[in-house]
Amino acid sequence: MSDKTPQYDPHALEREAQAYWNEHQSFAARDDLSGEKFYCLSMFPYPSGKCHMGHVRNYSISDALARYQRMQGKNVLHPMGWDAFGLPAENAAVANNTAPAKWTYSNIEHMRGQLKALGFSFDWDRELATCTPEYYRWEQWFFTRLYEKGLVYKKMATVNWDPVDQTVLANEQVIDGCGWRSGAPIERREIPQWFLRITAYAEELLADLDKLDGWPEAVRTMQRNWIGKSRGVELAFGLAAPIAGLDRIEVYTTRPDTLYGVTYVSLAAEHPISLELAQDNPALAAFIDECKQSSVAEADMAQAEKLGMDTGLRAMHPLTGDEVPVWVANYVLMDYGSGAVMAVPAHDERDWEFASKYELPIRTVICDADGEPADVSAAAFTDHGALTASGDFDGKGFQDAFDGIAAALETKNMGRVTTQFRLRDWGVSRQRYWGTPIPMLNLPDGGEIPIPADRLPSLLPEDVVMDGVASPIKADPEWRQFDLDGVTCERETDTFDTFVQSSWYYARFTCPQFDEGMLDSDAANYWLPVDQYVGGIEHAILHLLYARFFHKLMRDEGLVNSDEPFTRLLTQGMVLKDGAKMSKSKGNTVDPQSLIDSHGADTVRLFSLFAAPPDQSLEWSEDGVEGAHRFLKRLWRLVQEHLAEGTAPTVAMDKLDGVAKDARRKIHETIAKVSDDFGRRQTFNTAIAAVMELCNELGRLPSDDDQARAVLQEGLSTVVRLLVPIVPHLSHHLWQQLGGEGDATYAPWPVVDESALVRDSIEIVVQVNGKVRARMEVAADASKDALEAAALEQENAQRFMDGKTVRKVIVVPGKLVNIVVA
RNA sequence: GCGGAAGUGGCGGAAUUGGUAGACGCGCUGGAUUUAGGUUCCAGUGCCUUUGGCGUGAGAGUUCGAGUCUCUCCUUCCGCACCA
Repeated sequence: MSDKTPQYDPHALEREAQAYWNEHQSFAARDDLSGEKFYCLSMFPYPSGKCHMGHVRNYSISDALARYQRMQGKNVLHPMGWDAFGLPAENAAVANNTAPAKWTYSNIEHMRGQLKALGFSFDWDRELATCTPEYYRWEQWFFTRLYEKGLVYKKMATVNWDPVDQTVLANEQVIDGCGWRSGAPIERREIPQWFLRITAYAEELLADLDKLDGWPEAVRTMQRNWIGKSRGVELAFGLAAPIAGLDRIEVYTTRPDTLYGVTYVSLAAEHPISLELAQDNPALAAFIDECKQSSVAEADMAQAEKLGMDTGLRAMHPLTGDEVPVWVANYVLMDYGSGAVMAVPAHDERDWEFASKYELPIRTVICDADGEPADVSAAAFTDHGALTASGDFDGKGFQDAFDGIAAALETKNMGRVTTQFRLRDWGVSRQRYWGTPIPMLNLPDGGEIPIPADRLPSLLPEDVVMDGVASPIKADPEWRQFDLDGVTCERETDTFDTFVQSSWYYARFTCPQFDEGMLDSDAANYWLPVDQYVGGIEHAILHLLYARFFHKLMRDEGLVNSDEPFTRLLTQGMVLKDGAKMSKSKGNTVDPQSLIDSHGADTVRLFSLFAAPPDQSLEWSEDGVEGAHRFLKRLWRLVQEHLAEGTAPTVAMDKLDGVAKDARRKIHETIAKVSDDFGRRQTFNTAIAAVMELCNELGRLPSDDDQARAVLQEGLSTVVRLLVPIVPHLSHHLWQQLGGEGDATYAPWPVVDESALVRDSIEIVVQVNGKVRARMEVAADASKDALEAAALEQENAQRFMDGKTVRKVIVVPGKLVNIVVA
């Protein structure tokens, strides 16, 4: 190649392609709502300042899928927006002496530029930011609808209170139990907060997981465990006299079969009876206080020592009538079940540990596998088994005992079979400024009322000064005041959890400018559900569960007609460097911008998709980036050299033979492979490897042979189209150079020519006792008998058969012959 | 503790339905081109005691044949974490 041949210049070529796409509106989804659609969504970013490698990986994946589907002729929606509310904006505003809105919008500006520089095919006309009133007004409206339906309620809940700054802190502002600014030890405080009744949908959220066969099993399992459905029995221990207005202690158990093994009852520290008893029991009051202090970090709680105190109170066993002591114990949770448990030390590990420590009786009521009463001297026996020492229920197995005891309790009006969920209602109140104002009003008489629809949005002022302590809207008496038909009300000054915004943005993308309602149902029902959702595994539980919940809420409001929001989900793996997750705190980040500057966007995209399958972690490698860049240079040169030879003839099928025919077969094998990898398997790494293989073979074709040049033309045109989803800029450029028509974005996806795949002869492996001993070239249509005969004649095979008897010959047509000798 | 995913060359990874282990790329070795090379090209590259043997975390099993299926164990990562 002469020195005058221009070099691959990614920057010029990428600018040129991006200008073309911009001018031709190449990525706009069609508004006509007809034809086959494909809604491809990547999780929208928090505008933190600049794009990181996780973003690049996320959007390289969704862009590859979106671009592939466009080339299949589908109407593709691939939108992008900003999850723009949140605490970092407040912190940054304080640090930089600016306002959260200003900081956020400036970050959006910068990051939008970066995403465009990476050539992602987003439909920028549909861009939205959740911090704009055009977006959050509908969230406020929807919340007031849910309030009317009873799906929203207010109750006391615990927050982190900084006693020095006199403010509520978010969890991430509490460092080692102390406030991030003041350094003061954080207290727990109860304040009224708003909740969404997600538990009303627990059953459906659980059941519909079975329908989501396009989701990774790991995510479905995590959600199942999070929802945590269990079947058990609610039953009561009687009290001689009412305490705290209760004449019995309600407990929940999944093991009613062990009811006869109960030797005490445990109450949570916050249980009303515990609190009542503490009034005239200072020791108990002190113990309860201690429990409240210690239970801060949930992770340590499982390891924490079990502590308890006898209240002196006695309760009556619902079946035997025996008296059992009532204890307060630190391991009983107030917000699961009824905040009280029946303790069966013989058959529950926690109760065993507790009873052993406090020398409470341990009564065995379950038999081991040998039918003998289980030995519980060293540990609890928690397996199911036949009952013993259980009155009329002796000898019954788990299920019979469960049903029988539940029925006996029901007859006495002392219990019933119920279902419990681990899932709690979703607390959406945040005591922060930079969020959607909760659209509620506090009335002078103490009641509350939603802001009327025609007075929405409840606008968040953007021109504020942050002092780092009080929320500007909490500190602004004018803002708080709201005139409702002459009645002066007080606005709610809390804002929504940012998960509320991200729970429905996918739906709003179908009609981002619609100003007559939350959703334009025609658009929403055409585009939804999202065909492909791509994002981080860190959102496996909360975000994806909340979005599923919102979808069902919107369905029940008549806004959408589907049950689930995301048909197929791809959870991308983490980006690692030196074996650790890339993060600012570890100081091992790589700035995508510097890579775009040095190698171009296509190289960054290619490496991100080539180095690992999308759902696995990706180990960053500088050498790997060089390798990706090298491939693009080789491809570029291969095309330039081909073009320098002048116009290529068309392939004459009947004259095709030898290397040219082999190369053409390789072209069409690659089309089949890459199509399957993109559409079904979503393994871009293997698709890219296949294209590289093809390029290697095309590069070996002789340049002085007409048929070879014809096949090379076909091959390069194919390679360029197969790579549009991966490296769109280079593909755009080469597509035009090779004489392709129109925008490569919509170039038709290559079609497999089945006739090109036909082989005259194939290589068959000959094994002796499972070990490869020879290879033979045979006619592709050779019969089983012919294969066997040919295999037995192989010289090297015979060497290993020498002196032995052939017991069996296995023939797998197209693959191998295995001769079994002994 | 419970649940999930994974363990393959020096490295990232491939092997899709039980059928040739190590595709593709990186790195490395040798050679060529170049005034020069952090360029490009060519050849080689699992390991060993090389007519062959061994090899997919360890050990067993099923099979003509196992990276793939079954069982036991080990390790790593992720999620949940006293949920009665």
